[in-house]
Formats: sequence, C-alpha cells, structure tokens
Amino acid sequence: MTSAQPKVMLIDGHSMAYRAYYALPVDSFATATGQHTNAVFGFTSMLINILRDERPTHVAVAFDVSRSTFRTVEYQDYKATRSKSPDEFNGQVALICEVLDALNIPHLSLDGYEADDIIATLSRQADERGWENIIVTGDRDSFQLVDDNTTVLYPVRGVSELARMTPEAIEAKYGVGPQRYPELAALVGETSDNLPGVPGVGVKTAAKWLASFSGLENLLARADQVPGKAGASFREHIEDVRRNRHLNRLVNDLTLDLGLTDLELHGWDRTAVHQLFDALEFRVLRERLLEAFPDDDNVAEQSGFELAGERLAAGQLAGWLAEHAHGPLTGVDPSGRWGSGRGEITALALAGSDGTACWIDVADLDAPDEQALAHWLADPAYPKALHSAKGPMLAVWEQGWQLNGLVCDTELVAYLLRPDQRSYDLADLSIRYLKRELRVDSSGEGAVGQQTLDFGDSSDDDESQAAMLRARAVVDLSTTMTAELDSLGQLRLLNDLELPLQRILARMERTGIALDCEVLDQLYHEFDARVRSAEQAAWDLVGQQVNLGSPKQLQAVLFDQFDLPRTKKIKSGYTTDAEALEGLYARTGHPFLEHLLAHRDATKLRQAVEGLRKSVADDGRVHTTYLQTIAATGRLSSADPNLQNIPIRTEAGRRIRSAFCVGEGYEALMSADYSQIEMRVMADASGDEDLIEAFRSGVDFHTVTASKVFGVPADQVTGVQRASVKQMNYGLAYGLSAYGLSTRLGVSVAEARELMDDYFTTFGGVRDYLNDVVAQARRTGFTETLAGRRRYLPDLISSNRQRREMAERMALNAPIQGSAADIIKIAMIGLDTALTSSGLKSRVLLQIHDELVLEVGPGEREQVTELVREQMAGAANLMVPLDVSIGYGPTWLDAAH
DNA sequence: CGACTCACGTA
DNA sequence: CGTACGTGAGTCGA
Repeated sequence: MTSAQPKVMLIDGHSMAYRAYYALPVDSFATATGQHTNAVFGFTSMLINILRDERPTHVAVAFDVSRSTFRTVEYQDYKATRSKSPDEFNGQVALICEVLDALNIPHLSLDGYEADDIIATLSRQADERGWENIIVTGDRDSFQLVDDNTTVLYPVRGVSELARMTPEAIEAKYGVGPQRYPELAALVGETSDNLPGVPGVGVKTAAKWLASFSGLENLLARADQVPGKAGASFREHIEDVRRNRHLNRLVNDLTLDLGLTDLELHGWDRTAVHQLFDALEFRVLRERLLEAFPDDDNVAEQSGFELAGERLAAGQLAGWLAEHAHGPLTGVDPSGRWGSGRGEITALALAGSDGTACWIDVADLDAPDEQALAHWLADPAYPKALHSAKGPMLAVWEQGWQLNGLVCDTELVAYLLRPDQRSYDLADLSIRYLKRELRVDSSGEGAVGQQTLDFGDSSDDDESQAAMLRARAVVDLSTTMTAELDSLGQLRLLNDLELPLQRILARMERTGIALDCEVLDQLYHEFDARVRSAEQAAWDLVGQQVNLGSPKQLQAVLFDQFDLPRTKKIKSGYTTDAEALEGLYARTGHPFLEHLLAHRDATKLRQAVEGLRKSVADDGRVHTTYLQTIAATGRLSSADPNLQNIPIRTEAGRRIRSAFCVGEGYEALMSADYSQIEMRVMADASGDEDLIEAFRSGVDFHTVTASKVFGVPADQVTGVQRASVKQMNYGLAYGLSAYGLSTRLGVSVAEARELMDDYFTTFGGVRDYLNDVVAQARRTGFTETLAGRRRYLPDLISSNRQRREMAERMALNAPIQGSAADIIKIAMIGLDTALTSSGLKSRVLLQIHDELVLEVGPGEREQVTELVREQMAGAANLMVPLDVSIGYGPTWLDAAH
C-alpha cells in the first residue's frame, strides 16, 4: 500500500455532471420508476474510467452550493446568462453524491464559493507537498492551476473523452502558458460566465499582446501603447478586463472541512454500491466497476475467512464424516450442473460446526466412502445447510441418493429478508451479513495451501478451496441470517413454507409434464401456415418484403409509407403494439393492420409451440425450473421453459394446452384453481361486510358487486355495468387510477372517477383498507402478507412523485398478491403431505399462481378431487370461503373448466 | 457478442 | 397514468 507516490484527483462535480447531462439523451436514461439518470450515469462512467486509468491515491469531488457566490455579489451579472438548470438535472446531483458515498469518495462544497475555488485550494495544498495532482473539470478557469505537477483533464466531447491539459498543451492551444491563461481569458472574455471581453480581440491577438507586453499587468499599465483598432477597443473596455481578471482568479486559501489526508481512497462499500446500482439500474457500470477494481484491490478492507480444510483422497471421506459432520450444522457446497429436473454432482465441499472443512471429487469416492456419504446425506439427524439447494437436490436424487435434514437454505433466507434483490450471491451475503469478504485470510493459521500441495494441480486447489470457503460461509450465514429472520418473527416462513416447498418444487421439476409431440407438430404447421399467409398478404400491400417483426421497419411502413396517424410515443419513435394497432385499425380500416396483427398473433403462437417442442426431454416430458427467490411479492416464477404463460385467452392459443397430456401409467390430468383468490384476500383483509357478503352469496361475484354498486337487483345488472365493475374489481389491487380505469372502459376520466366513487361508497371498508395498507407501509417501511412475508418499500417516502406513487401501488398489491401466493404454497405443502400419507400415486405437476395441475393415478380421481379441494380450500381460514374449481381430462385443455 | 428495447404471453 | 413475471426477435455499440 506504500508503493505509489500520492496522486490527488480533484473533480468539479457540477461541471462534469452538467457535461454528462448534455452529452447523453435524457430520455434514454431513466429507471423503471421514472428517475432520470443520464447525468449520474455519465458522471459515474467518467469516474470509473479515470479512477481506472489514472489510479489516484486521493480523490475529492467539489460541488457548487448555490448560484450565489462572492463573484455574483461583486458582479451581479456573473453567469447571469446561464439558464436555470433543468428539473431533470437537479435531482441527479444528490444521486451522484450517493454514488460517491458508496464509493467512499469525499465530496465537499463551501457556501459562497465555487467548486473551482475548492479545487484550487486543494491543488495548492497538494503542490506544497509535492504531490502530483489531476483536476477534472469542464471549466477553463482551472487552466491557471496547471503546472508541471498539476494537469487538467478537460472534456472534449461528452464526458468520455478528456484532453490532458499540460502546460505544453495549453501553450499550444492558446499561445500562452497556464499562468497567463486567465489573463488571456480576461481579454477574450468568457461567454459561459457572462464575462464579456474586449470586442474584436480573440485568442490570437490576446496572446500576441500578452507576449509582447510580458503579461496583463504591463499591458494594463501601458494600455496607451497598444496599437491599432483593437488597441482602441481595449482602452474602451479596460474596466471589463480588470473585472474579468478579478473574477476569474481562483481562491486557493479556503478553510475546508477536509484536508488532503482525508481524501485517501480506502475502497468502496460493496453493499452500498450494489444497492445503489440496483436502484439506478446501472448494470453495465457495475460490471465495469467490478472489472476495473477486482475484489481485493480497492474494496473496503474487510477480513476474510479462516479456513482449516483439506482435500480428501479416496477412502478418507467416511472417516471425515464420522469425525466432523455430526455437529449442529454442516455446510454443504456441491459442484456440478443441474437444471430441467436433472443434475450431476462432481464434487462436494463440507464445512463442519467444529470449524473444519473438506473437499472431495465425487470420482475419488470409493465404495465405503460413497456409502457413508449417501447415508449421511439421507439421514435427517444430521442438519445441513446449503445455498440454493433445489438444483443440488435434483443432482443428489439423480445420483440415487437422498438429501434430508436440510434445515437451512441461505438463498431462501436472504430472499425472505430482502425479497426484492436481483440475485443472492453468496459473496454479497457474506459482506452484508457477516461483514467478511468471501476469501481466505492468508494470515490465518491452518490455511488450506499447505495441505493440498501434494496434489499439485493449482486450479483444482483453487476450486476446492473456493468450495470449502463457500461451505464455511453457508454455515456462518445460516446462523446469522436465521437469527435475524427469527428476530423479525419470520422463521416460520422458512421452516413451514419455503423449505418444505423447495423439495416439492424439486420433485415437480423432476417429474415434468408429458407433451404430445404430434399435437405440437400439427399446431406448428397450422400456425406456420397462418404466419406465411399473413406475411404474404402484408408484403403484397407494402410492395416489398419488410420484416414484420422489426418495430423499426414497421414504423417506416405505417407512418411513412402509409402515413397512418401517429400512435403513442416511445423511445424509438411510435409504438406498434397490438393495442395501438387495433386502435389504428378501428380508425382507418387499413388492411395492412389486419394482416400485421394476424401475423403477430400467429408468430407468437408458432414461437410458443416451437419453444415447447424444443424443450421436450428424452422422457417425452418438459421439466421447467421454478424460481423461488425472484418475485418480490412471494410468487414463484417458471423458466426454461416458462410454463406459467401458456396461452389461454384466445381459442387458437388455448389449443396449445391440448398438447399437455397425461403420461404413461396415469389416468388423466386434473386442474384445480382458486376463483378470485385476490379479491377474496382483499375481502378478508378489509373486513368489508358487503364484499364478504358478496362472496358468501354464491352469486357470480362481478354481478353481485355490480348490483351493490349500482343499487339494482342482481338479475337486472347490465352487461356494461358488470364489465365496468369487473375492471374495477381487478384493478383495485393494482392501484388503479381513474385515468387507467377510463382508458380500459373507454369512458371519460370523469365517468371513471364517478364509478370509483360509487364503488368506494358501496365498499367503504375496501377503501379504508387500501388507504391503511399504504399508510402503515409508509410508517413501517414494509408491507406484510397473511403469512408474515414482508416487502420493503423505501420509496414510499421518496420526494420524487413518480417513485413514490409507484411504491404506493406496489404497497397496495404486495400484500394481496403475496397472501394469495402464501395460500397456494400452503395448499401445495398440505396436498403433498395428504397425497403421500394416503399412499396415492397422483402428483402435482405444475403451479400457475392460482392453479395446480396434477397427474392422477388410475382410480384415484374421487379421492384426489376430495383431497385437492380440502387442502386448497383449507389452506387459509378467511372470512370468505376459498372457492376451488376442479376439472379433469386427458389434456390440460380438457381439464380446464 | 452481449445488453438493451419492444412486444406479448400468463396470473 | 394497474401489479408480478419470462421469452424471443431485432437492434446497436457509453
């Protein structure tokens, strides 16, 4: 750490942020919540680049406090021509400060002075110590600071390209050296600061004068000797020149809160960076930051792990297990591959409660070892912890082993603690919850290195060491994070919900669902024919073979060639989404639109079929992967392939479900779904008497709510009334606005508002509940579901209206969607137990948020129907019944009801 | 080549 | 200017 000479970097924050703001299109840089980030992005990008390229040891960023400084006091027109900075820019300075905080880079400002003065002061201090210093600014006044020791990086284009302004560079560009530069600027003037110079005098003349008179002082003193017309002009404006020189002189003796030594870089706060970059949606920048500053280089100094571990050879594992794996918790870190219901373990690291660890290549297991391992893995009496256990569980099963006694999955715990993260990387968790880097402290005793020398292969050593380290971290994290979860009263969510569910999901993935390839093939050809004919018809109208899948080409055809009315604006022009095209078609009746929509529809279906066809495994079944830690509300998601978005709304799309069929040895598929589960959750949570009664009445829900809202008997509710209230019912849990409702109903905002008012007058309890949910979340910072699942929404108190309102809608939705997710998870666990204990062959195959699809064994229909109804309806005890409808048939389509 | 946008499927 | 997701094609190069 003592290697380099100190090198100070001083950045003018406002100047660079402003450059960034104008260099990057503001519309292209905004988060999902609408926060503009172009200036933050550009600034951060520039910062990463210069930190990487210049490798300073000390850094500070200076900001202007306000527009009023000693300069504006002395000359009230100073910078007066600058327009007020745009609103989109203003909020971004605070975000830049957050970035700097996360990077542990000090930022400072001083009332009455500009950033340049702060920089001049620090630069002088650096010069006095003989430290090299680099100034990054778009303000040319700083050129006066340049000398052999001090360089200015001046943005030439945007903020990505910086010119290195050395004394020579300044001399070459302006014909004067750095000391004379402000004298030259005083003569020429500075438009951006609203400092007019001498009319008719440019850089060339000014430089010539300064040279021949040996500086501004002499020039002013001998003003009468300046020749020519320019000389006369100079004499007329001599006071302006004096004023300019006075104002552009930087103050270099300020008293600052921070001294040079406070500017030393001591690494960034990894957690804060991840959180902030997540919020700003800076994916690429995060990568660049990580790449530029790998872990041990510049990250805040944190201790690592002490690791006493050994790489085992054949025949050693049984003994190790007997000696070390009987503690209260053993961490397991498997290596291998898994997915699509299958897997393979290639190596295993174990970390015992006694602090020891071991690693073994599965290929090195001899027979007694393998038996001991299989026994240890299967025995629930040996508590185990893994990070992300579902995949490894599949691999363990594939190996013919069992995995029992899994008492903790650190990924699941991390998800329950903070459900809105993009990923739950073990290294990040280690920093956050253990305050330790996921690395071995080499100073520690019992380092792995010595014991593995015999094996020679250093990449293997790295691998085994890393795996043992992870296993060790999992043990420590289990303890810490479980304690935190417990202190929040959420431990049951782990033990009674997510952990048992994980095993069920693994089994569902392993089982898969049978697909009839002949049906898929037929559907494919049918949809393909539709695609082709629609495409040909569309091309005939256009006159050439445009790519109908390219929004860009479509825009050209629709709005240029056919000159159709413009649709809603998007980043890259005008939208061509289905809704907008339908609208265009309704207005213009242009036949191209018809073909285009038909093409879209058919392409989507063809692609859905093709995707399924490609994912059918050798066993004739598709094995999706359920993601248990993705959805912030507590829902599952399904990927590779996604079986939770198989079409159902259109007749043609629905037919894809007929390819999902019952497999060998089973009688039929059964589909069981909750009706209006989210509305029922809301009825229960709000306690609204009328809504509860609506559900208890057993009459069609939307009809009965409409009858209450409009005050007419249920049998007199019109189709329009029912449809309006149905939209309202569905929209409630999403934070629907009057505007949103009006566009969906095709009525005026006033009419929509009237409907909402009528609705809330009728169901006052619902209104109060929705208000309460947001108010409480604002107080506590989180929402909570029936089962106690939390979602944190810090933006509820954001000063940014868009962010705040987005958070409010999330707060409305999270307890409702999340409680429904809790309920079906409970049902799945109950049903699994019930099916197993009844000795039935029937099994659950799919979960689609409010629906379960089962494969029913021969002769089990009645019994399974009974169990499914019982477990699903009984999963929660609400003030309204949980209605379950069940269908049965050879395919998923037939099983619909 | 990879990241992003657009569009669109589900609950 | 209604929530929660995943996928695929096109596009583009901070």
